Amino acid sequence: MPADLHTELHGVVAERLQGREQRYTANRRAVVEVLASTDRPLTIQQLLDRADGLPQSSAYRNLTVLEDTGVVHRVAGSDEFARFELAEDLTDHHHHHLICSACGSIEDFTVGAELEKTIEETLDRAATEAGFQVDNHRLDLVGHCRRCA
Amino acid sequence: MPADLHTELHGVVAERLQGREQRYTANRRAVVEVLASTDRPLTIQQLLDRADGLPQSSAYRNLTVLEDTGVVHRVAGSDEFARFELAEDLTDHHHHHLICSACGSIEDFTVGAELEKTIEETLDRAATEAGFQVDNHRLDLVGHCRRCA
DNA sequence: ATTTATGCAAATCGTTTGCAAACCT
DNA sequence: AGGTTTGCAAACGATTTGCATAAAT
Repeated sequence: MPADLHTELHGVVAERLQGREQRYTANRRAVVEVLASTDRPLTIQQLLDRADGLPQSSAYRNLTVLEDTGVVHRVAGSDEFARFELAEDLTDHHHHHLICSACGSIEDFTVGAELEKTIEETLDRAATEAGFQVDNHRLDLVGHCRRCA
Repeated sequence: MPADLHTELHGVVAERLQGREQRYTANRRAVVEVLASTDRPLTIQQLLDRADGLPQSSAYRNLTVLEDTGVVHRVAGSDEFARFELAEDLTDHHHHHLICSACGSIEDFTVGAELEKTIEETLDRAATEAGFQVDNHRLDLVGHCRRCA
């Protein structure tokens, strides 16, 4: 990630936290830092491995705050581990996931803008008719990654 | 569910289990029965409430077997509870889910066949290029149900 | 008869929480 | 100072498992 985008990211996160009376502490910065440096959602363990010295409980607590603030997004995979990524509006990178049901890994993945638009509009219309208010969609592909195929 | 489809369902499940050296016991039948009688994925607790006398550990163990055998499908929601539904090829009912992030409820939901086909083909093509073998897709809408809106 | 499923209770493990010390404003 | 976050360790709760008994083949 380029230095300027990087700085910008922290600025936006700080604002978003302050708007909810939350502080942008060193630990929280570390979590955001790690999540910004990868191309896929991370488990708590992966996050701890990459954020040296971060205690487990702080990871959990800060991820909760960051999720409530809309900075981080929780991704449900096929295994028992929760995974986290930066919210899409912070990365400007709308994407989906390739979930390997063999090893549990999750990879990012995008589809063309036209299909994306069609999907979004159609789903939204159908859901609204069902009395459901859509906040976002979750379009994931479950299967086998290159290594597990 | 009509009586004949019902009988047919048990026949198919029995075959599928036997093909994997598994028995179609009373408990397993009860689990399938309950899942067939509802229009949405159920949590373990909901399943236990509807299958009188079924011990919790048997529910877990049998759901594992039924999932491994492809009879039952696990659905990840927005809360901490695993939910289960019959596999789509047993019900002939390809559908998606409306997940309420407020109360955690999950409702079934379908979209038109044309969009479904477009989505499937496009995703499959894109994923294959990424070296990923797609088994199925997961297209869920996250938002607020009528009661929680 | 032999293998597999059951049911209870105990263990497991990811996640949450109480509390006193460290930190930010 | 006054409130928040931290870090450790203990608690929690959904899920799993050991083991003796019952059921299925």
